[in-house]
Amino acid sequence: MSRGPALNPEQREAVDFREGPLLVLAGAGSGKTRVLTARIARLIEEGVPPFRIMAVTFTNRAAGEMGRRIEELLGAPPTGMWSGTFHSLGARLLRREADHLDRDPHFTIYDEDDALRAVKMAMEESGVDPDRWSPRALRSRISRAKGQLLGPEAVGQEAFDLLARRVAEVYPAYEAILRRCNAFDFDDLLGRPVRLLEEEEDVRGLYADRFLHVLVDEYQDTNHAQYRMVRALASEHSNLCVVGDDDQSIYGWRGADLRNILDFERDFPGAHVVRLERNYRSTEPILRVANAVIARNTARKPKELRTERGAGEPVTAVRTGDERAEAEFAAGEIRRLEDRYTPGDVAVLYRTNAQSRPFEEALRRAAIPYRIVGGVRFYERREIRDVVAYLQLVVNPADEAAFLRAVGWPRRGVGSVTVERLLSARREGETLLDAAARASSLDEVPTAGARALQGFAEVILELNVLQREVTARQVAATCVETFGIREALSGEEDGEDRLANVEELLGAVAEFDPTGLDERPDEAGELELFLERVALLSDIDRWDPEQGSVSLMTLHNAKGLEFPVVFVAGLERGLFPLARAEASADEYEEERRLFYVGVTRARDLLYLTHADRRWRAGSGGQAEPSPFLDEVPEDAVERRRVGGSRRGGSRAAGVRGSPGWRTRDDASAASFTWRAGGGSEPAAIGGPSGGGRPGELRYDFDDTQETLRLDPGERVVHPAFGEGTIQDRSGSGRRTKLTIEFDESGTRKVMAAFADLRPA
DNA sequence: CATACACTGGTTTTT
DNA sequence: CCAGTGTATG
Repeated sequence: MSRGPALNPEQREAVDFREGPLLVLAGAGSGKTRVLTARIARLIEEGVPPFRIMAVTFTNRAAGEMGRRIEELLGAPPTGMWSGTFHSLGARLLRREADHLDRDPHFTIYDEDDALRAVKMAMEESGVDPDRWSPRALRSRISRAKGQLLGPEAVGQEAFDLLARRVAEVYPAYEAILRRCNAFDFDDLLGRPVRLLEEEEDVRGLYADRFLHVLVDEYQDTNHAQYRMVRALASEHSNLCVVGDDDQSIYGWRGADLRNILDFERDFPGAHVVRLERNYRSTEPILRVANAVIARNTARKPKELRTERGAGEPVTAVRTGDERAEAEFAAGEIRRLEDRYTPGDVAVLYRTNAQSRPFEEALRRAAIPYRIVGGVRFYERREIRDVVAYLQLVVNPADEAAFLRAVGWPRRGVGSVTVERLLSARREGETLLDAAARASSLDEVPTAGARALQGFAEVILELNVLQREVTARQVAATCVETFGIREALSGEEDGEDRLANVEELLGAVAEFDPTGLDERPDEAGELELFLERVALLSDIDRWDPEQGSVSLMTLHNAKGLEFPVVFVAGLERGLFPLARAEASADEYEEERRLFYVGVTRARDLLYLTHADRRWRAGSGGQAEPSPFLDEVPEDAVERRRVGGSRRGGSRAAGVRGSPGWRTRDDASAASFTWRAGGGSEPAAIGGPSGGGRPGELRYDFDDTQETLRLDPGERVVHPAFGEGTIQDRSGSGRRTKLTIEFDESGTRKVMAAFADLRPA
């Protein structure tokens, strides 16, 4: 094993340590992935069979990469090693041990959408009013409880507040629904394995005995269930190696418990600790920023990253006029850097997915290729979810979420009333699908609907049988054909795109190769494994770094990645850190860690950008710089004011009477004490029509529009559709709609408040 | 009984 | 901004 640069002494120590628990505190960019892969490769070299190793990573992508690197080191892939996320490994264990469970091995994995649907059903069944109690709040509480391994009984005993009492009512009903649907939610993929491992001695024996070595990456982001899973798996051999960095814990909101890493030495007595603080990734100014910022957190183990790369260009902090100018700046900068970096070297990181839009537009205008990670995920698109529902139903006829989705689309004359009747007519213990199959004999169900239901159910049940003999591709193609999905789509808006997505899905099914996903040579259906993969696939798993495109993603998705050039955008109070985090010290520190994660993604160049004004959720507003920007050491950063009167000149010129964000690119750039410029006066209150609820201050249109009367006949420029003439106007205030005849793209209706029109 | 449109409300991050 | 729900219409 001699490939790659030599390991430094600490890394070597982490690789070579044997016998007992090992905690590797690995700072950002300190080579922890190298350590993990080298350690596994070494174990295999020493004679540990790969199937006796479990490696848990934060994403399936990371697992795949790890496997490839190990193969490079050893010349052979670590066949048989269990590697993947906690969730996928949990699912694997559950399928193997299905006979210990109240599910059959063809269970469906419910995503958040399905789970929420189940919660709504549970609320109905337990008589909790969805108008009074938010299903999402209940879902979130249930998920939280499951993450702590608290069952319905335990929650019932601690139901102190009103919401908790509703949780105690809904939770058991929710569990019953999952059981009768033969489904597990994400939390079950952790909690149920734990239960098996802790309560069934033969299961524990099997796995704890088998895994001589258990390795866990990103340990700082594990929750209680994951901790218990690890503990159970390592209970026999105690060769548990966890790698993590308390400064990069960013999933507290999802139940991650920092105590797991902070208390490791107490939980696993005799643990050896190795600290990796040499950073091989970033230049010195970037690390200075990172160190200074994270040092403000109180809940952490003190440490400091030291660069092994030396000096570099200062970090650039940029203030722009609005989010559009922010994006224009980034696009311009990427262009300017073209001789040194390719678009594939660049990442734009933001706090919320909604921030991607201006960057997409600016990059498109600048003809720079980009890829978005996340946002509306492929498998969450409506048409994809619908087709997948058919497949789920074919594999698992008990799946009610899938049934309800599939039966409603394409339209077949079965509406909410028919479904409602079916729901109430079905017999105890009978699946919805079976009830549908005999719908004609049910008096309650309307005749037309009954016939449709029956036809639908019969085909599904037929496919359920057929499925065992044909390929997944054939099943999927048959569904699309038989249920008229193409026809339905061709009549829809965006039908072309949606159809293309469905074709892509069919392609993915066809290409799907389940090899190595499971060891069961038996009836582990190909389709079933495909669906499992779909359910557990994360955004970042689908990201292809070799694309030569700028990567746009949330800071959360960027964890574990690195880029030569990084933009951290939207550094404004209320956005990053998010407003709600300001009230709680814990959440505030988590936001700061998230910022730290963003900063430490950068190898060479780092830009920190923010805007003076930002359009948020339909209403605009002044934005203040993020307090995090004040924590950046002056001698590592160069502060710039961009946009001002330069680009978007027409915009700035169109501004009328709004001292708040008059361009002032002079002295203020240096000091960074810009508050809201001229003061607190909002751009325009009330608006031309005085629209808005009474007693409520309301910002109106974008400034430029104040110079437009928006009367029919007026010539305007739309950012996407180009020049056009206003034909008609309806509504008032923020709800003003315009009919515009565009010179090139025909007549369209647009919302004036969102169209960002400019005078022609 | 299904469908089309208006309205309301909520909105962070994700396996 | 969007989705999910409620109401008017066919």
